[in-house]
Amino acid sequence: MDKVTMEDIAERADVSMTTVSRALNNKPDIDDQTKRKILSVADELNYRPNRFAKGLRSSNTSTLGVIVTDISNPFFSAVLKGVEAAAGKQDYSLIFEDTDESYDMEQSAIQTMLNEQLDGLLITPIQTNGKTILDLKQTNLPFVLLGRYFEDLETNYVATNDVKGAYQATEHLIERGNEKIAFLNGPNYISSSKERLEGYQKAMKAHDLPVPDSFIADKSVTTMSGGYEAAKELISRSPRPTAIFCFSDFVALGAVKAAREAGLKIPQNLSVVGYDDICFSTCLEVPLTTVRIPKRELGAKAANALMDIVAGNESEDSFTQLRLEPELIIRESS
Amino acid sequence: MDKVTMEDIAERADVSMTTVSRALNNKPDIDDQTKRKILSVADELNYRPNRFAKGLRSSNTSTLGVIVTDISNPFFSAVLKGVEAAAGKQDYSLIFEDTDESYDMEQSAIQTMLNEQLDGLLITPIQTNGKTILDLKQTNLPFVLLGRYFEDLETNYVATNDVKGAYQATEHLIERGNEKIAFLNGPNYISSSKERLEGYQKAMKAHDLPVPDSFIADKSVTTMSGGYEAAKELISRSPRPTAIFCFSDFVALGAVKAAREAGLKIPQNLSVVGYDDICFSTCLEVPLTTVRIPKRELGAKAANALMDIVAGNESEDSFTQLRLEPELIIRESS
DNA sequence: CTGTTAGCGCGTTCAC
DNA sequence: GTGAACGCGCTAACAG
Repeated sequence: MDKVTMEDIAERADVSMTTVSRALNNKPDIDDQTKRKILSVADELNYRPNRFAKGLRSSNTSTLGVIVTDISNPFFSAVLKGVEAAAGKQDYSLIFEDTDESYDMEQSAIQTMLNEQLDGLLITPIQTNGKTILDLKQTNLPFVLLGRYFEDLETNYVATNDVKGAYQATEHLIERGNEKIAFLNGPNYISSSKERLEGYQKAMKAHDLPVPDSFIADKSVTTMSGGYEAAKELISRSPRPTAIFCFSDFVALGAVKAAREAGLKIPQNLSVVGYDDICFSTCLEVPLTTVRIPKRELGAKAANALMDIVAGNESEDSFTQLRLEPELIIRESS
Repeated sequence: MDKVTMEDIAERADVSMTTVSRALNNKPDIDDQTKRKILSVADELNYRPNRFAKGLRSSNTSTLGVIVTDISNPFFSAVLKGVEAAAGKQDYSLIFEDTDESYDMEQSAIQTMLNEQLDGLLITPIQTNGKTILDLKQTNLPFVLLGRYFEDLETNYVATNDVKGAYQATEHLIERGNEKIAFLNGPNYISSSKERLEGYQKAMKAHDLPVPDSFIADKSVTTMSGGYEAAKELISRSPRPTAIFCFSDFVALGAVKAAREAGLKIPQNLSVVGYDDICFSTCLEVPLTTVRIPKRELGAKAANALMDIVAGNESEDSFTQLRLEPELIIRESS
């Protein structure tokens, strides 16, 4: 039952292995009838190509690597889901690794991935200076940055237009009458943080609103508990902001908790807006206004871009740099 | 730089490839000095073993498959994180697939995994009768069930003691003075549903409390919106329960929403208890009392069990069947 | 302790 | 249009 090789089907179909190979891989130079026969025999025998033999011979392994900073972050798990679906459609397998937003983990994850004879790599980089990514560029392993990019590094990436998203969110807050709008930012080494900050500042400026330093919390937080701590402090500042725009929904959940503990009603006393639109944002007692990122699509597009590159559909010299459009989702927290 | 093979290092160290292989794989029968020399040369040349060649030759691929029903469910992403950490420690790679709780997807995912020449498979099965798992048993691929198991199927699994967890949760509710406690159950094809129901019933019986049919909602829900609908109905029943014990936190989130809409204060008018302890449960306006499952540990233990089996540390005839202990986490919703 | 030999399953020349 | 032979990088017998 097991271990049906090309030889078995060659024997059964009374042809050579070469011919079988041609039939199986849709190569030219083969009679249509023999091809059909081979295919049917292969099916009958329930033949499965041995990826290892194939990979060894042809250095084309139909396997993609995915490095993500934190799979327990619902943003990334949604992205991964998109990656998985897109890769599966083209019969690519996924090798997965988690770096916990740690530099050392990223370094070693990349090393591991380099060992894997992958066709390509999808990676959400952690890192200030992009050194690991720079190293990666030295390699000939095709890779696409996932949701983050480096301004000073020419690479493929699929990300979102976060300046725009943040601008819209901030402007929405302003239109609702807020003037003292704080921004609870993520780590500055993430491109999204910079962009969201920029969008926030632009919107404030466009509406002639001042942005004192005290409005910007630069705590490099990415987690709920981090958001909680940071928001607690923001709230205690004077003048107290009437709204907090958060780097992410995950972080915003922490902010909501902080507001509740401080006895602030949302949105009456404090508006809160997030980013990403993770599924839990609708579950809050006050459903969260947020900027939706098409997460599955982000993952799928990145995977497709990578597979295109691997397949040689992209020119060697140009880079695939996609920006997905965000969408403001107004709920009840603002 | 690239493509350093064992031959290169054999040449450089002036030994045979076999010796290199022995050194690299910690095999016996090798001089300590030559071994050290080889290792240093390998390091110097930045040698990376070709997994495909190795896998082809030795049918030992250092790769594990993971099939999960829904990676965007925070319960599973936490589990996956544990799997990843444990596998990484032993230099195993992970191939990942998502089935979306669909039978067809599971079937095809297993087929794909069978193609992959994996060493073993971790799987969260979806399915009433365990047919796909039965098929899997026919294969000689070692596998461990992840968080779910089948009563009538002898397999390896790592799960939790849910009878106990549910018992504790229910008893806690009783001790808080509740008598009319409803149980909002999950799909009956999941082992956890059966166990949690059993624990609930046992606790009720132990305290001489009746369990009319109207207290049990058997809607096969796994989602928040499902929990919402089911809870809405439960609440409207008469006599109205004073407490709802939910199959999972995810479902409980929906129940909380339903309570809010019905104008019921938690816990004054209605107590709600969940299961799993996903990280969002602390973010509710009323932090959720729940039964914690050690999710990372669950993943890690399952991965370790599988790797032990693969390594031949386990007897062929016996099954690894682990049950982790749950922990009641009392917050403010009860 | 070490080296020689022989494949693992497949794709790819090159002949026919 | 088809097949024979070779080798991808590595490990597993066997000899020495």
